[in-house]
Amino acid sequence: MTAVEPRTSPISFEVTHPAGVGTRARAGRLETPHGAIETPIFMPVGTNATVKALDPDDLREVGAQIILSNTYHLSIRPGHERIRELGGLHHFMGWDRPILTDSGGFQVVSLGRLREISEDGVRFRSHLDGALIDYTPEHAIAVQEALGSDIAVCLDQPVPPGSSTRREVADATARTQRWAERCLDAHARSDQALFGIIQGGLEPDLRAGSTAAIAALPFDGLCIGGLAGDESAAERRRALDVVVPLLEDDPRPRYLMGLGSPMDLLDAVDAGIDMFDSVLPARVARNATLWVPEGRLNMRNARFLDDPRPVQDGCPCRLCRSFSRAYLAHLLRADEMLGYRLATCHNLTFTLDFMATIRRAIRAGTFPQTMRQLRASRAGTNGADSRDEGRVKSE
RNA sequence: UCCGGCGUAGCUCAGUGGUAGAGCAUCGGACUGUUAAUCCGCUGGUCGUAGGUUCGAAUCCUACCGCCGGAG
Repeated sequence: MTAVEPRTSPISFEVTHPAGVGTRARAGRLETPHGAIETPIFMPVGTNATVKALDPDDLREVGAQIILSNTYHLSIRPGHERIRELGGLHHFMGWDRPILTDSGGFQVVSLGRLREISEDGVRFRSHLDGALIDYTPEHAIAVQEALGSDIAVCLDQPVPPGSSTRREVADATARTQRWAERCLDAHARSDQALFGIIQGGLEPDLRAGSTAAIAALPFDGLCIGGLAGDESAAERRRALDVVVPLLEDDPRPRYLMGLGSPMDLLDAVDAGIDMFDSVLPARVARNATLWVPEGRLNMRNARFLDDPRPVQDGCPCRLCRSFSRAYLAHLLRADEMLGYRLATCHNLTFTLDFMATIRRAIRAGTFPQTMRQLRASRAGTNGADSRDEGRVKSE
């Protein structure tokens, strides 16, 4: 597929290390109005203009280069006009690095009971006060322009994972394409990039068609949506192996929406994805699951109450530098705020370090070997060996 | 000493004749473009003790033990 003639873009993406033999993994650099980021990249999620439990200093310390925030949620609270008047989202939340805003498309799925979809847009019933909210593609763009994120995203209609029929997938995918054109027409802010979203579910032909249709439009980047749901890793990989080859000559970044577990990230990088976001590491941390190279630790387990070791030996994060597993286990049981913060710091540090390791391997041309090693490590999984993490130091 | 109340899961308590429940705690699990410091599940009790009435008692009766309150 040939590249589209892009409009003047506020961002620039350069693939510094193209896909090599035996993998589609590539490394690059994305320049945005608030600085550059290195790909493949993981974006922590800060729905309400905050990555829960962390402040911007923590975010910098864990190595966040760019974060994601949410258009729908900010539009109803505190209100996008208010944020605009207060100087924009970066200033409002004290984060001067890049921000990508999700359009609210995901809320079409996550707030499934509170909305109705029509050709015009989505009518939400506010989960806060029940008010009716007419959420159109144009509105999603207007909100994002008010927020002033570096990268805006089109309103789309994700396909509910699992239970949808082929017909429903086809309809949602077609509508997402029509909405993509409306978003493009509505978007005016020249210092903000706009990404389009590819849908198509797990149907190869619908994925391919959506890829062609969205890639034909002058977006600054391409999102792949409707994955990171209930599908298996193999199903997801098959979908990516339909999409990415069609974008082989496309100069734009590829962003797989919603993916966050270490093994999932690894496989998707291998499939040729540049950008990711997910609440997973942060949410799981607040719920007491800590990711380590050998698997995961459920800090609610009684065995940690007397464990004087750090969560992860050698980890540079705020938690592992200063505190024991026993202390974290205590904090989380006591519902202490510090526990949530420290646990979140660790999992985000882990995830962002994991991505940094991947980037280094790609640049060094050793990604396939590194991938095998990382996959064998079972990082972040509930593998059979995760209970033996105390002995793994020797490897 | 008398009168009254109460003794049911680790804790706080429902359950007043038909073979025991809840919340929390414990123990374990899940979480992927956040309505999530959330959710799910498993353990766990000879219903203070001993008798009695009854086809059947946590539940009714008697005695005793313990705790609380009141009166002397």
